[in-house]
Amino acid sequence: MPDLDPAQGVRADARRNRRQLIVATREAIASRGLDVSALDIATAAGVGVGTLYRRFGTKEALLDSVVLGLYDELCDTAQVCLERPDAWDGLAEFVMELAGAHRDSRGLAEVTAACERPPSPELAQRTAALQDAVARLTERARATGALRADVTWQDILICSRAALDTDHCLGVDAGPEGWRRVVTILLDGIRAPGRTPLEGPAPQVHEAA
Amino acid sequence: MPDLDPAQGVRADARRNRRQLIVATREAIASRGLDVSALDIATAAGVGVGTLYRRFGTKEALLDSVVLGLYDELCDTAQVCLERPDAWDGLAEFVMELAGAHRDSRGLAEVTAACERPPSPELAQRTAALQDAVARLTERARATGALRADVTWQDILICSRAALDTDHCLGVDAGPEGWRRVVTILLDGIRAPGRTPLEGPAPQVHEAA
DNA sequence: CATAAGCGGACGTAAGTCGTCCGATTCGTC
DNA sequence: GACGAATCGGACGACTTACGTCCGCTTATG
Repeated sequence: MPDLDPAQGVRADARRNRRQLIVATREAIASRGLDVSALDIATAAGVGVGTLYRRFGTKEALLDSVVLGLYDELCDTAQVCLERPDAWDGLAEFVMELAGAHRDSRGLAEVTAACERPPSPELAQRTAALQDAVARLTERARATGALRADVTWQDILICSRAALDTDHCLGVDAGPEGWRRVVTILLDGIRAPGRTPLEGPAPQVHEAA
Repeated sequence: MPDLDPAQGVRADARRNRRQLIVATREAIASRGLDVSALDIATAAGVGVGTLYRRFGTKEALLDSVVLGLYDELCDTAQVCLERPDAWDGLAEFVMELAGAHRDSRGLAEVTAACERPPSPELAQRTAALQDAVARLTERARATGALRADVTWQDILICSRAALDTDHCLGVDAGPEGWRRVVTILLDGIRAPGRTPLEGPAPQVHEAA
């Protein structure tokens, strides 16, 4: 299992190939999800499969690395939204961004939906950070009275997946930006005052197995 | 290509196997989508693959037959909702039912999302009937002032897919009935008065290629 | 220019799928 | 109850796709 640390004294072409593989993987899982073949990734990166395995040891390791990068970007977005002066605007922006990120990368959507297999410690840490950020965004908005009372921060997370598969339905075409209409409708639905009481248990944080 | 008409004088065991295959297919595509293997279907039905091909000629033909049945049920539901005395209640009930049908059968969700390949004439006819029913449900609700002005019947269809993939997000578990919360929030979002103007073009009916 | 690091992609292996075919079985009639 | 035709089950051949390894060739670097 060769170099797993990109900063070491590897040859320049090796470093370049590593970067190209990461870029290609990001694009591949965005459009086709986590089930891309190693050959597809390597071809898109302009290298052979051997190079992929030489640089990352495993296809899994490469995917994990890329997904972690996406999570880090989400954490950054959350911080930006927390600094917005208006609480509701911050929450609404984050929901739109998270929904967009889910749509932009099918692979990311597959990972955030995973519940069974234990994620890597790094992913678990980012997940906890994101949960915390969303909880804060939600409480801030609730404190200003902008959020309906029976919506929890867990609902917010769940709702940010609602625009994932809303491009077509029964011959209707939502258009490339149609998902934003869905998110806008959802945001109107979670604004105070809530009209239809939300029934059933609120979403729960998954217990570690 | 043997009997494609179930009513003819086929042997009793043949008729029974045909029914079992349809039931098994319905369950298989519900949980695993349209990519079930013929072997899986046949095994679940308690028959051999040969029987599947003998009864339906093609795996496609079997799937089409089952999907058509699901569409017919949706048409029935739409009629029931159109007969509800309260226009808003009828619309809300249909949205919840359609969202539930999508969730209950992954295969159905895959078909209603299809936009490229031309559906069979039978499916196209049901699709048109459903579009018409939703348009009527929507206009009825709008006439009573219950629906916000900028929501179209196309939006209604698109929104009925929003609860498809909302079971988990970043470690949060929506629970088995959690999708209903999402639909409820959406319904509140499309009720009059709309607050955030819906931007961008409304969803369009797909033109035949 | 010498040499070690790195590269590409053919390859062996293992799944999984489709639709066919034929010997064995069962239904339905006489 | 027995016979023939209809039906059945599942082994089978032919593909396709994917993973990760291995080795002869290439290229960066001192």
